[in-house]
Amino acid sequence: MGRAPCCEKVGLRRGAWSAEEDRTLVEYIERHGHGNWRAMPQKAGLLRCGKSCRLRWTNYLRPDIRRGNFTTEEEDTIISLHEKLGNKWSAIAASLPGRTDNEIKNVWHTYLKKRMDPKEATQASKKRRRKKKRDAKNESEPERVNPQADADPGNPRCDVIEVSVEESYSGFSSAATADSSAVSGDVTSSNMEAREEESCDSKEVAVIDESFWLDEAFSMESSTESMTLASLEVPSSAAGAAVDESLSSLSFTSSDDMDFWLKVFMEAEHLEDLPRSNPADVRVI
DNA sequence: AATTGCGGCAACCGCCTAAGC
DNA sequence: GGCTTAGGCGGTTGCCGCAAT
Repeated sequence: MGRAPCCEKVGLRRGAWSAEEDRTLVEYIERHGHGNWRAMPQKAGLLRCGKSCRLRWTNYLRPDIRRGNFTTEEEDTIISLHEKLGNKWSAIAASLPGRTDNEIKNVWHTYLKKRMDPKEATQASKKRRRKKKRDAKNESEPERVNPQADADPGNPRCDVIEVSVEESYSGFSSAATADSSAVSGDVTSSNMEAREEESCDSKEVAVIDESFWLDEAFSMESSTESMTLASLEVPSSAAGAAVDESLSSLSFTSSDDMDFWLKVFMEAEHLEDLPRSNPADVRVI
């Protein structure tokens, strides 16, 4: 059983804030302070969740917020702090007076990440668009499933390594950085669960026809680019951060990376005796 | 001119943690 | 020490405007 919602949501407004609501919120806080956020909206006469009010205030209405474009210095600060701290947006925001964690997060995802790694950012964007498109059509995830695993539900290949491309970068490639574990290599249990749902728990029936293999997503371009990662030799020290002790507890996910991993599996087909207990021994070259 | 794709930003969701009881 | 709750955080999504076709 989950936690009770932070507030009674029935009858509360959601979505964009109106100018009137903003005014009400600002006036109330200027007069009384926010005090208890949960109780505040009622006192202020706002049909909003306390959490929503807090977010609106801290991210938008607070008087000390700097708006407008980030300066080059600010961007550099974000980049260097992100290298050290990872996705600790609030910590990064603490070093940038007037900037909010949400804003920094957005700037990172929209500008800076691209600057750091244009390919990865583009893929993430494409991935998002495709999902959006699917949602619009009310379609299911494109069926890029390992045909072997599909043929045999008990096939251990469904229990393989869960390392998205992004995690591969942070967990493996960036292992050399001082604090690699802090750099998004910390795959939380909730993340793992969510991704497991996406992948192996998915009850979708895969139907792969010839057109799939001709799909541009499986073209050499994407696969060679990805194979850079596939070629990683995973050192035991680095593997620890991103890869669990047991391969069997892990799974590849992210549908858009599926083509890549599928390719890897195909390439690694001969590795029937893939070591299950020591990921450090895994070499897919 | 209409449609489609994309980028940017605000807001929401769910989880975690610390404080209070 | 255990439970409950508010606040905080990071990830994700939805909406809107602009650009490309």
